Amino acid sequence: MDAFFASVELLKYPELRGEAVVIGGGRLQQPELQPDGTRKFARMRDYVGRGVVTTSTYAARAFGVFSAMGIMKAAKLAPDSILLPANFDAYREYSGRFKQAVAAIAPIIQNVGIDEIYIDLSEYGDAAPAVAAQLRAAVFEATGLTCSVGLAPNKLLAKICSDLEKPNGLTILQPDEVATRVWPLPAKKINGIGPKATAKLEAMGIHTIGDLAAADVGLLRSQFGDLYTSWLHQVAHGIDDRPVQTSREIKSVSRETTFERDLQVVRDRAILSEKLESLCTRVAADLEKHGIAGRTVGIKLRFEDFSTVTRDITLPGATADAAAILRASRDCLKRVPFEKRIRLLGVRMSTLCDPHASVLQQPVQAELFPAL
DNA sequence: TCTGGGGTCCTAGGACCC
DNA sequence: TCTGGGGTCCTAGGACCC
Repeated sequence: MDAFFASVELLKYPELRGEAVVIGGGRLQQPELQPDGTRKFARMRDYVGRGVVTTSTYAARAFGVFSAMGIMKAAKLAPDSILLPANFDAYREYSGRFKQAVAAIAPIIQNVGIDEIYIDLSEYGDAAPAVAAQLRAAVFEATGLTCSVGLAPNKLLAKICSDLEKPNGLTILQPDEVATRVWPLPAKKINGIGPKATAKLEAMGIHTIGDLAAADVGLLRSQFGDLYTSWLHQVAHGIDDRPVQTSREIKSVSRETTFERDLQVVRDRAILSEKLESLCTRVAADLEKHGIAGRTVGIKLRFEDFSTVTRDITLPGATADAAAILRASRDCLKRVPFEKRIRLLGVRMSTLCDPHASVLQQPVQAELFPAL
């Protein structure tokens, strides 16, 4: 989906269409309704506090404002742009709508988060491009939102393609076009080559996917692990045989929160204790919602210098009980050295299983459409 | 005036077992 | 006096994705 969160907001506030709009900023008020019936929108320049850009409209991207950028930095680039808080309930609703619209036409779907899916169109053969066009029309019909589609021989290439003609694009890649259309692209366009790997590759003089395809495997192996090296070599040649997975096991459930100000263990003990309790309660509620339990309880702390530590403990038996999770979390916290102020606290449950399968701990299948 | 929240996967060392 | 090989589980950290 194109600029998904921002696009959903524009449905609600059509007067903002074409404007530079940013979604993010954490605990922000919804826009106020004025006595004259118009709305008063917050400007980026007026924001104080922490937070990152979740999504920006294409007009905001023109100023250099992109996802994951700190709000304060974004405010410098585009001080007059409008800042809106996220409405996750609305996004989940539109997510469900677009996925249902697709499923009605082509049911082999893999969820990739709230705004992205893979669809297996293999069975349509030569008709696949027409089906892809039909899917885009159906999504717009169901949501009023545009999406970008990549039609290619595998997930790796489809993902790259879907990005080529954003927004509102349909890009079709034939198997024999990898060298001409994919090799010229920067290596970081490959899903799985992030900032760290990109920096290493750049240092080796590898900039494009073509450079990577031509790179000496031995040289790559000197910088990366065996597994990652083979993977790099394969993806550079457009090879990817992962199937479209229609369901998956849930591996972990977690909740975390960044504080409005960094907290001190001693002075802010009461606040921290209350936050920990609330996180454990939320994790327990999530487990119950999924009808699962877990054995490994973990905590996560991020300090003022952004360093992060985790501690976890595996219990003898599975639980989904908030009090048990809290007890285990407190045990984990005892093993953390506290020398710095705390920015973030998180609680996580893993080693999940069906709470009723006491001996045979069955893996849990995720719902295809959790929003519904 | 830096840097959210929810995830997955990989690596690596140590304990422990046969 | 020197010290296998294979496996699983647990813990901690980090890269990466949406």
